[in-house]
Amino acid sequence: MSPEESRTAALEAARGLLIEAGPQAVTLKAVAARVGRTHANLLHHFGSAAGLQKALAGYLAGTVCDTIGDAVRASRAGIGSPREVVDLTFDAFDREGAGALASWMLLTGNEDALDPIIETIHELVDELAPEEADAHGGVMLVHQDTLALVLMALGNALMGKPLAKSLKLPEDSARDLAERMLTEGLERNGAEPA
Amino acid sequence: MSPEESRTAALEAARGLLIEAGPQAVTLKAVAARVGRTHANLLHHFGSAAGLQKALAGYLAGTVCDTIGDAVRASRAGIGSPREVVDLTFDAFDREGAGALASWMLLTGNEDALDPIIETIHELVDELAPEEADAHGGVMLVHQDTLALVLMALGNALMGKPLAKSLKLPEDSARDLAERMLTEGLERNGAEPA
DNA sequence: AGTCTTACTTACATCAATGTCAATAAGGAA
DNA sequence: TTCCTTATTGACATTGATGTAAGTAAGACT
Repeated sequence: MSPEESRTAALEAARGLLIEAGPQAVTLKAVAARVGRTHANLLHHFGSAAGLQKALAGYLAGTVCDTIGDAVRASRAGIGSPREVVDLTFDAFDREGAGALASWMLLTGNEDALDPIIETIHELVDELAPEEADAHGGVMLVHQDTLALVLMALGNALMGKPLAKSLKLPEDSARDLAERMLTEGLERNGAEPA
Repeated sequence: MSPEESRTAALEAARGLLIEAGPQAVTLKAVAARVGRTHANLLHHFGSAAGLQKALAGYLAGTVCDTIGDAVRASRAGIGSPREVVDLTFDAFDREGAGALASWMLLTGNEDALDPIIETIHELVDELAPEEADAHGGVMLVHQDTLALVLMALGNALMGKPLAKSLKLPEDSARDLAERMLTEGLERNGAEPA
C-alpha cells in the first residue's frame, strides 16, 4: 500500500472511531486495529500520536469543507434556502465529527489543530455573504449570523439531543431556530429572501 | 478534617483544575496535590475516579444553578433585561466550567453525569417563562429560545474566542447575538419588553 | 546481481492514571 | 483505659497509551 493510501485509510478509520465512540477512542492501537496494522505502523506514518491527531483535524476540516462547499456551490443559482445552509452546517458538526473533534482539541488545550477547521469555516462565510452588503458594513452582520450558526451547530452536536429532550422539544428544534435566526438576519441585512 | 469538608475541598480543587487546565487535568493525583493529600485519599472519599467525576458534575450543577438562580431571583421585580440573562448564562458556561464539564462528559460517553446539569437548566427555564404565555402554547417558544441560548453559550464557551477572532468580530459578539435573539423571541411571544 | 529505501512488524521500554492493601494515627464511645 | 471507626498514607499491582529499536520483506534504481 502506498504511503498516501495508508494515511487516508488510517484517517478514515480514525474518523469512524471518533464519530462512533468519541475522541477518547481514537488511540493508536484502536485505529491500527481498524485498518489491520500495528500501532507502530501508525507511528511510522504520522510520527506520533499528536501527529495523527493533527492530520485528523486537517482531514476532517477538508472533508467537512468539501461537503458543505460543494453543496452550496451546486445549489448556487439562488444560493439555496437558509434551511439548506443550516442543515449542511448542523450535519457537518453532528455526523461528520467536526464538533467532537473541535471540542476535543479545545478541551485538551491543542488549539493549533483547530486552525484548519476555523479557516475553512471562514472561507465558507466569505462565500455565503451577499456581495452587495460588502460595501456598507453588512458583512459584519452576516459574519455575526454565521457565528451564531456555527456556535449553535457545535452546541447542538454536543448537547442538543439530551437538552431538547429535557425541554420536551422535538429533537431538531435547534435547526428550526437557526433557520429562523438566519432568515431574520439576512432580511435585516437587505438580502432578498430566497 | 471532616469527610464533608474533605469532599468539598476536593471538589473545589477539581473545579479549579477543570477551568484552568481542562478536563484532562482533573486526575486523582492532580486534585489530591492541590488539596495536600494523596490520590489514595480521594479514592477513599469518592470510591473511584468516576465517583469523583460524578460528584464534580453534581457540584458544578449546584453552584451554577445557585449562581444563576440567585441572580435571577434577586432582580426579579422586572426579571431583569434579556442581556442580564444572557450574561449570566454565558458566564456560567465560560467561567464556571459547566461547558467544559458538559462536553467532557458527553465526549467520554458519560451522559448520566449530565443529568443534574440539564435538570437545573430546566428549572431555570420554567422560572424564566412568562406565565401568561403558558395558556396558548407560548411556553414552547420560550423553551426554544432558551434552547438556543444554552446551545450558543455552550458553543461560545468552547469555540467562541478563536472563532470570533477568525471572523474578525469582537470577542463577545455571541452575547450580542444571543441578546438580540432572546429579545426578538420574547417580543414574538407577547412578553412586554423589559 | 547488489544496494537502498521504506512499509511493516515484533518485542521491549516508559509513563501516567487507576486501583488495592496493609499499616498508622486519631477521635469518639463503651 | 480499651475498642472501634475512619481519615490518611505509602508501597505495590495493573492497565493502557505511547514511544523506541532492531529486524524483515519487498520494490526501485544502478
